[in-house]
Amino acid sequence: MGSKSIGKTDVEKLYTITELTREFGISTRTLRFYEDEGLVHPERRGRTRLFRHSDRRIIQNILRGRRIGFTIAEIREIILAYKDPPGESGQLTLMLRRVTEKRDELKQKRKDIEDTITELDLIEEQCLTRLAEIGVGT
Amino acid sequence: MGSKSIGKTDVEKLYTITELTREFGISTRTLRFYEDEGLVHPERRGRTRLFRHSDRRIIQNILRGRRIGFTIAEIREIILAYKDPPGESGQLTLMLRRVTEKRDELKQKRKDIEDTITELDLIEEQCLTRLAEIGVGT
DNA sequence: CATTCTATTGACCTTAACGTAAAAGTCAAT
DNA sequence: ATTGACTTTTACGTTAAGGTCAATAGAATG
Repeated sequence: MGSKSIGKTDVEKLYTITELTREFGISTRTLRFYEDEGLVHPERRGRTRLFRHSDRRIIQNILRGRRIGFTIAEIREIILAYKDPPGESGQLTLMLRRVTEKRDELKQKRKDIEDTITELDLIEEQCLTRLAEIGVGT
Repeated sequence: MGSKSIGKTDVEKLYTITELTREFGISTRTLRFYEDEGLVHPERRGRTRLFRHSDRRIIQNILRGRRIGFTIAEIREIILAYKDPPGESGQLTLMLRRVTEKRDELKQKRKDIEDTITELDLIEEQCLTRLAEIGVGT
């Protein structure tokens, strides 16, 4: 009801494709690809695409998923699950299993990352030690 | 000097390729690929490959790197950095920069993972709520 | 020795996620 | 009306990390 309500009468800011490519450091090809994949749904003014805030948020989600190694299919699955969780009981329990699966996978990944960070720390230490030796020797 | 010393006289256990594929759930093609890439260096008895403990450990490292989305090139880089850190000062500071880069990348990834886990928790909650509603309704 | 596994090499094949190039349309500014 | 920046569609190209298949070679076991 206030000035922050999002109704049909609001003038929502629309983004052009290059605005978004610049903001996120991706190519136009990538955004068109995501549209082909049904992940974003920009309006059209003539033929040109105009992206909404919701698309922008979805893109952020896609990029996050991409960073942690999810495929487009997996990312789509999560986005859909978030948007409209299934109504039928069987589908719901199935989704619960999938969620548990994914979460376990992510926890393993987190552990792998932490172990690798530790290893990098070790490498760093070795480098610093060597550098100190060399520094002393010269 | 004790029975745990690893000297030339030790009888080290050697692994055949299928032993390793079974242990790690990967294919022989994958192991040969890793050899072509210079990551493992099995001995040969005739033409058959025989892997040592060190190779086995390297394979574990490769798989860990793979899980967190590293490319073979990146994995190789880390393995080499661990095996023989460079001796020259310039190379050392360069490597220190690369280490910092990688670590930052991993920290971002860890954050992404944690955010995604939170999102999965939310989806799970929604599913459980819906299930409870349905359960009540029937 | 014959059979039966298992391994090896070499070659081409596959998939995801875009890259890249071509040809053409849009629109504001000069 | 031309330039220049941006956009579109179409379509073939690329890369990493193996998959798959065929032909061959050892190794082991009855």
